[in-house]
Amino acid sequence: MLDIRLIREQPDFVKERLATRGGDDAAKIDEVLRVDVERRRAETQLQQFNADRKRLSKEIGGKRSRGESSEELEAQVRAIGEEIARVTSDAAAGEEQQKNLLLGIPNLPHPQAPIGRTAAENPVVRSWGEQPQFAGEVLDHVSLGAKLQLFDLERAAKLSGSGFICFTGAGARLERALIQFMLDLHTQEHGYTEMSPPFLVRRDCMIGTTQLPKFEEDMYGLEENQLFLAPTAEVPVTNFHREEILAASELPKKFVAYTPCFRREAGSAGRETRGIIRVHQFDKVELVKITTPESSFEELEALTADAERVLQLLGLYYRVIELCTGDVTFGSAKTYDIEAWSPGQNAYLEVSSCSNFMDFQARRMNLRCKDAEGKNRFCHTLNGSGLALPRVFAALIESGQQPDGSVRLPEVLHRYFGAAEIR
RNA sequence: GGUGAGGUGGCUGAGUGGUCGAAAGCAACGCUUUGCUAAAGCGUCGUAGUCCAAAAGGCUACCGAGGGUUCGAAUCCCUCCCUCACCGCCA
Repeated sequence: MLDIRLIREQPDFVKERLATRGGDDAAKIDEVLRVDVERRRAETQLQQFNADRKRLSKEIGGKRSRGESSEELEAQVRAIGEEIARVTSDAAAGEEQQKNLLLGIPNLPHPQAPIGRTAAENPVVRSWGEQPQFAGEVLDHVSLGAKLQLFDLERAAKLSGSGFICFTGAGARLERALIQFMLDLHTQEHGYTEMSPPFLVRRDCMIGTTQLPKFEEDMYGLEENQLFLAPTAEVPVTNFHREEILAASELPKKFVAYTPCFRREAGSAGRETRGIIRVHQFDKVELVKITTPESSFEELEALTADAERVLQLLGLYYRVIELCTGDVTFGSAKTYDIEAWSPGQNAYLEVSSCSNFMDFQARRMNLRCKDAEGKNRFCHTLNGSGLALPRVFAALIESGQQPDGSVRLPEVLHRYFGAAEIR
């Protein structure tokens, strides 16, 4: 959520920044400004009426205690009460309207963000490793998975429909090994605190981290009790401190959490849906940081490096791209995507998206920090996958495939998996 | 799921219709005293919105949330949420 004060004071600047996203947000800014004027007018009126009522009511109290008549005053206050009822609903409606508008306006992209309209314009920041070369035929993860019986998509469909995975045997064990490896790496070497949060979250949390109200069609919800299946651990973990005031001295907070992630993927049927790379439920290890406003951008670099380290230790070839203004997600000011190379698809797979939301989420969840002078400010929040499992799984088995059909595993996984290869 | 007790400022805790945004204590911060520490004394010490060109200052709202009664609600009534205790059920 953008600061209404910023919009009020520098509307042209805000429109300019939003225009780089390519959407039509200028009209929303004008609308929110119009509502803001009305809202404040109603609020000022309401305050005046309230002040009058308060003053007169006290006079009534005084008169009564002295045994004097107060009927005239009471009639006056009753009349004010009617005005108050009227203006209150105006003010409440204005506030509601303003809030709804603000919730629908995306974050301002970082001033240095690359300008562009589509993913094609995202610059590559760096790449790591060597693209693996194979002498013979290269199998993709679907063929490899079938051969080695690592997962079963047909039978998973019997359970839950298309878009679900059932890992089996060595596949299930590899999935577990990867989770364990990532959690240990981030907690033991990168200083993150492990969390194991609820997978069902309240509506307010989904609003806090910007999944709602805009993307409701992509979420699984449980109508009866108004809970949602978290589409990422970002939701429960970032909201952990919602509505709190943290001491700046205890920041940054660094959390890592493994959770399954639930996504309806409405509208993406047929797109990159082969195998296990786009599914309705997948495992992910997520990194979350809560920082002071000053340090968030350097923390973003560190967080991205922490995520990259997973791929480096797994020995997977990857590249990092920065999202251009037209591709950066709704709440983010700056995002790096990490893409692992998939030999089977001859393409890069997005395995992590590391974003700095600045105060955009914090404002929605009223998450603040108190600095040394005792001043309260909104925190900055960041997150990034560290990493998304199925795609890493796919890249890993495709990259490690050997001519005899077996899969060689990187050394870091040996003790977690219990063997050096899958055959 | 049932019954009972509760939810007040960073914490403890008073306050059952009228200058209560809220006593008191603790914690915190500042100053004074002091050779240092300790102790003592004094002072400051919630959040947000709004008015004003801005500062100073004013005003309003907030005592779990939302409604209601009343001239006036932290206080009375209703609904909901949460916490605790006991009972039932259960991985």
